[in-house]
Amino acid sequence: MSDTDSLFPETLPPARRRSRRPAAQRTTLADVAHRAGVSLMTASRALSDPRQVSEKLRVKVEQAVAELAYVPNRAARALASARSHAIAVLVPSFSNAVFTDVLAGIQDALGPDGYQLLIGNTRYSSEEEETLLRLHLQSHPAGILLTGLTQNDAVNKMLEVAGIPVVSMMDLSDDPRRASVGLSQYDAGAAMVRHLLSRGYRRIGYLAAQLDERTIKRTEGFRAALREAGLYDPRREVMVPDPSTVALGAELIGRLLANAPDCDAVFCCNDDLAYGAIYQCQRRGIAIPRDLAISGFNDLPTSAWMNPSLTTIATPRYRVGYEAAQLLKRLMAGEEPQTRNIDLGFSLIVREST
Amino acid sequence: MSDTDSLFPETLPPARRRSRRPAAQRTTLADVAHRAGVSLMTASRALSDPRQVSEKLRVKVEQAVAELAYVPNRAARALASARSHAIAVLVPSFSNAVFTDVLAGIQDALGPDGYQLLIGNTRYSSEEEETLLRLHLQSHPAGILLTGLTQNDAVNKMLEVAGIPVVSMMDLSDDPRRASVGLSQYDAGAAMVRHLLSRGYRRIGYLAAQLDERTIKRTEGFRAALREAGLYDPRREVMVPDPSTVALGAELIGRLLANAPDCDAVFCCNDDLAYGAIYQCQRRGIAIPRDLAISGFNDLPTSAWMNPSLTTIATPRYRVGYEAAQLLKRLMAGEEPQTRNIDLGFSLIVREST
DNA sequence: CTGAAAGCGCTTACAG
DNA sequence: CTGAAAGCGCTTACAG
Repeated sequence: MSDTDSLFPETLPPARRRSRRPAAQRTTLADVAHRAGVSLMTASRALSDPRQVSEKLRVKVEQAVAELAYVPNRAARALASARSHAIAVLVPSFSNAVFTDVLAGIQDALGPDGYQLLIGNTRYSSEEEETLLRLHLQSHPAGILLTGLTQNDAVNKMLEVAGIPVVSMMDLSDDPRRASVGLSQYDAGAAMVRHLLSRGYRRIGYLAAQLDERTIKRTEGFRAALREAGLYDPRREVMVPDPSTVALGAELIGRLLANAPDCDAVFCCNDDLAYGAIYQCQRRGIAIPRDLAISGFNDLPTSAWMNPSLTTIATPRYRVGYEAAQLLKRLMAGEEPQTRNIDLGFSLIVREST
Repeated sequence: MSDTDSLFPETLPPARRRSRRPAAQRTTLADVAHRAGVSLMTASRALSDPRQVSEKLRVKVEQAVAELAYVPNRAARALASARSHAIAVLVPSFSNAVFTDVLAGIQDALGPDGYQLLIGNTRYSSEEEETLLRLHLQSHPAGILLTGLTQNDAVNKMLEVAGIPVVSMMDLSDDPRRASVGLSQYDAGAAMVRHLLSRGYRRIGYLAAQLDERTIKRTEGFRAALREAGLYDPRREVMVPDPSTVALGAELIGRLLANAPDCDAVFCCNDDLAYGAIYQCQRRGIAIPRDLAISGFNDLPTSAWMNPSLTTIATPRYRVGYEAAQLLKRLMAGEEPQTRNIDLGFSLIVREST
């Protein structure tokens, strides 16, 4: 991005110009004030802090607002007050249920306060993350909620220059400058391996997709726990950068079993992959868990209901969103919380598939 | 909402006041112009329409932008130009894969043009829809993408007053004033019934949740097709307003079979419900489709892979989002498309479950 | 291709 | 509790 052409594109279709519709002006606060018979100032205060205005005038203003169907101009407000009610939220996916739960938590924590959420889907691309952040930074948000700890240099630079509170979600930062709310992906990966080992499985395979930062950490946890048991074998890993889907899980289990037919268990880096793996095994007459144990990660709603039900790691993603938003609120208010990195943990859910 | 207190809440924590940080001013276009040794005007044009500026000056401005890490102030731009690059998008759910696909289509259609998407999740609540629209209208978006045709009176009023192009998604409008891109939910519901009838099923049950406008239309299609065949029996319907989940599907199939144990097929108003119904039947030893046929609606990714695979109606939701965005672009450009209501159809996908 | 002036619709201090 | 003035950071015509 060295070319300013694309930095702040203004390639919109020619809009209606002001001069072409001199009559159809929007109704402004001045119109409201005029109609209510009060000054602009009083009208402004009646809306932004009603307690500063006498009951009588407030009612007049409210009536005028209703009669004129007045809509405040957020741009003018933001410009004059030098602050905004916007919060930028960047997640890597909308189709991954993990992040829709995170968003729900954020919405519940922030919605009641009247914040405008600027939600962006980065599609697991640091370039799209950069583009979206650049775009939303133009709205001068009061705070930023990011997914993961590692951003590209341009993003880190923008964040630093902006000087706006930031909280990272779904992972735990060890950098005191970056606040975070999440869980140890590494520990969670290792925990699943220990469960499989405790069940007696010894030839444990691994299926992973997307290979984002958090998946890599789970992978490291998987490897460390197996190495610790002296059972790590790279032939049992199938890892591809493609987006996780049920279909991909079906394909990857096929590849794994072709490479290492003697696997007695498979840890899938997320539930979608595990669903595909299980369905594919069923098609091939491989009984789960008798012939092969399969486990997932995240505990999506289907996991408890499918047959066999899926052993998995439950991640507190709704709470991650909720608590990250709460932490961000504190930071935006200028507080300095003792804990800027909140570990919400995870839980192993043992079901029929292992 | 008769109280202005809550109309435009300003309940934010006390922000840093301008006077408290006189030095740490944001860098403005004037700073950029100064550094580049050009006038404010030239700097402005270099960013918004580089062709209007000589190569030499443009490069200077670009350098200054980079050196100062300048971020344009969207509020100032919006205020001065009386238009915004924002588009408000309201969907009823993030957890329903249908709408994340719709959002992906919108993102692909609009992203390249540099629009800022103001995405809101109404949670199937017309009150939340109203609140979100009121909020986003303050940003004076250039266009609005809505889910469904029916909004509450306040929303319709706001839409009318705003005079901004609007496109409804996922359904088809018969009101020429409301543009729409979607499919006939009624026809799709009826199509599934005809399929089941053609397979020889005669005692067809129905499971529905959420009961939003589109579900109701599918229900009407279901009923009409059965009445036409002389086979409609209200005892075979189980409908609840709760959100659709796999767990709910498992519960509702239990209720249906308790009420009407002789059903030979069940049409679920969406795939999630169907998954739950199938898993529950498997637990009870009910063979599908031998003992009971089950079908869904939407064709989510799992439907093709589960065992048995699910007969369902595929809806073109990605394309709905994409085409709705395209139509909106035309409307925003002031064009008057011949077709303001685009039927993208649906397709019956017959699989193992029926 | 470049520039000086006016103004977008609000809020912020500062007075009263 | 209420008000007149200034200004937020840009873009829009209008000139040259």
